[in-house]
Parts: sequence; C-alpha cells; structure tokens
Amino acid sequence: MSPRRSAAEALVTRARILSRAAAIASEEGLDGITIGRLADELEMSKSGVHKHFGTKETLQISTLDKAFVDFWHQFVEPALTEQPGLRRLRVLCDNSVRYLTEPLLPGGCLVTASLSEYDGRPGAVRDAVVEVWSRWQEQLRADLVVAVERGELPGRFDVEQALFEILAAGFALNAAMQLQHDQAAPGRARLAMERALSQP
Amino acid sequence: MSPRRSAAEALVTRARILSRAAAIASEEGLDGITIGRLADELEMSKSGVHKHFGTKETLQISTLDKAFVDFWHQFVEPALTEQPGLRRLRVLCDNSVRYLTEPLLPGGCLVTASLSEYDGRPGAVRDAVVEVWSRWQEQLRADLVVAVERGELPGRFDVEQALFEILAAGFALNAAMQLQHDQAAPGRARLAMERALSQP
DNA sequence: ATCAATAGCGAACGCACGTACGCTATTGTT
DNA sequence: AACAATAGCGTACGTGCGTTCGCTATTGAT
Repeated sequence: MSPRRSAAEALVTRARILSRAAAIASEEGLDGITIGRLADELEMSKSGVHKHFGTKETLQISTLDKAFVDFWHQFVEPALTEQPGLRRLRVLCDNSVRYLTEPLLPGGCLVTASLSEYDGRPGAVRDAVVEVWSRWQEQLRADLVVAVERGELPGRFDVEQALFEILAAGFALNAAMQLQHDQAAPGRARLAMERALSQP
Repeated sequence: MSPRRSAAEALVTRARILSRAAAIASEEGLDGITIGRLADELEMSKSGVHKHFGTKETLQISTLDKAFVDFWHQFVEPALTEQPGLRRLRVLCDNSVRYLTEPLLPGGCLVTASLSEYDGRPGAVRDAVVEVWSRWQEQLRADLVVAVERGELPGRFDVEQALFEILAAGFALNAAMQLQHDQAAPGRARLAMERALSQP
C-alpha cells in the first residue's frame, strides 16, 4: 500500500524522524523516544520508523548526534570566524547562553539532559553522550589555552578552573530556565562566565 | 502463604522498598524504578510492593522525598548548629561538596538527576522535585542574607548571583564526578564556591 | 528491458509494565 | 473471646514496548 520511495526521499524521512525524536527527547529524555509514538505522530508505521535505524539504541544515538550537530552549526561554527583565543571564547560563551536561553528544541538542550540521564548507565548511548560533551569541552578549552598563550590571560591563569566555572554556569542556567523560567538567569550566567575569566 | 506482618514490620518493609528504589533511581532515574524489578530484588510480590504506595507516581515521589530527607539529615542538619550566616554557609557548601563527591546513593545525587529528568514533564513528580530543590536553595539563600545583614559580606553583595554560582558549582561537580570521575572536580567546586563569596 | 536493491507497510511475537481483585493469616483493638 | 483491619501473595488483565518477517511496488543500475 505504500511503495518504496527514492533514496533522496528516504533521507527526508530519516530527517523527519530525527527531528521529531529530538523534540520528544528534549522534553522527556532519550528514553522517552518510542518507536510507536514516532510512528503515530509522523503518520507512518512502526516498522517503517524502525527500518531506518535497526535498533532503538541507534535511533537514540542518532537523535543525540543530530541535536549536537544542529547546535554546532548554529552556535559554534559562526564563532569560528572569530580570532582564536579570548575573543572567540567570549563569543562562544555568549552563544551558549543564548542557546540555553532559547534552545532549538522545546525541552532545552538535549546534551545537558542526556548527561544526567545516562551518566549512570554504561553502554553505547552513554559513550555517545560523553563523546559529544567532550567535544564541546575541548572547543572551550582550546580557546582558553590559546588565550593564555597569546597573553590575553595571565600566564598563571588556571585554564581548568575557568573551564569548570564556565560549564558550571551553563548547567545552572539550563536548570534555572527549564525548571523555573528564571528570566534573570541568562544575565547571571553571563556574569558568572565573565568572572570565570577574571581570576584574581 | 505470606501472612500479614505487624505495623512495625510494615514500616521496615516500606523503608526497604524505598531504600532499594532510591538506589535504582540514582543510577537510572526515577523512571528506572519498576515495581516488578523491586519485587524481584526484594524477593516479594509485585502486589506486595504496590500496596505500600498505591501508585507508581506515589512511589517515585516517596523515593525522592526519602533521598532528600537522608541528605538533609546527614549534610544539612549537622550544619545547623553553626552560627547562621557566613560560617554556616561555608559549612553547608563544604558538606554539599562532600555529598556530591561521595554520595549516599550509588548513582549520585537523586535530586540533581531528577531535576533534569522531570523539568520538561508537568505533573506531581515534577512538582515534588521543584519543591525539594527550592528547599535547598532557600537554605543557602537564608544564610547568604544573614551574612549580608551581619556585615560578613559587603552591603552591596549580590546574593542571587552568589547563590547562582554556588548552585552552578554543585551542578558541575556532579557532572564531573558521575561522568568522568574527575578527582580534581571537588577542589574546583570548592574554589568556585569560595570565589562566589568574594565578589569584586 | 531486465532485475537486484530497498522504502515502507501490516501483522505478529514475546515481554514487561502498572494496576485490580480476591484471598489468607496475623495483628491489635474491643 | 470476638472481630475489624491489614501486610503481603497469587493471578489476571490490558497496554505498549522493541523487534521480526514477509510483502509490495518503486527505483536505479545494468
């Protein structure tokens, strides 16, 4: 009753599935993704959805990857034109605050949510979460290191401490937005990040 | 085949269930709690477990409450003997770092985990999470306010900013421990909290 | 023109879930 | 001594899950 589609159309279908899955996962977690529910909302059959990934675990990981790629495209890549070091770092911080304040997904940042959802559950999903999270950390660390090398930050500057505090501000911002819709939180996060860069 | 137990024994059973449920939830989330699994691991029947709470949602909320009460007993109440204000606040910060570093539950702080698990899912569980989280926030805020009133912190001190940064450090510490077992994280969290108290 | 490859469907599977009901045997009150 | 209350069990029910299998009809390479 439903004929095979072209390879190009299949890619579109796959994208539709991942898009819906990411929206669901951002609100209910990667475990909230359900093949039956996706099939319902996308008006296709369960087996049709399933075929694209073969395994629910693969679907979850693909969803996480998709969300991360979208974030990267919209909030990291634009910053890469900036001068590496303190300038670029500040833009990245600002972009991440904007992202966490008005996320691409209805339930907020999927990576942040998946972090605590899967930190205690070994397996491929957890590995994917850790990898994606590390990539974001590395991006920030790289610019911190460059900033020190270029003398934009004092030579005795504690890069790891600053990184810790920047990530911390992101976590707190995410929680404040998702839990309490605290409109003051973005400003506090910005200030906290700025303070992280001005070590005594 | 299994006769009724005394009311006292029933309380013990209830505590056993909650204890096991909290351990599971700390690793797999409040949704990881399953009546069948609890029955298995506690060697009782599903209906036996069920009867104590009547509803899975009630079981989840009870589990969260139990975890919070345990935390409160072990890490907050001992600090209440301290002088209110900056002294007590520092003890609370230190205690929370110790708690997040070596939690009472195998999967880390259940409240922190539940925060992002349920922030996008309206309902009684979410309400319970918010309430419990607010109580912890209030405790910290109260001592910050006292510290300002008593002149232990400058009059222009931004209490909400400091609170934001203290909570932020907790989030980051939790993530670093649960995700990467980062042994340097407790020190960084302590430093970040101390910096939060020394606004420029 | 031929034909292997495949997107998507429909139906079925075994399993685990939360919940409901009735029962039993002890408790603890009267 | 009598008896309502109840901790916990056993069984069952309906639902939704991930996955499997066979099918159909188009695509796209040969």
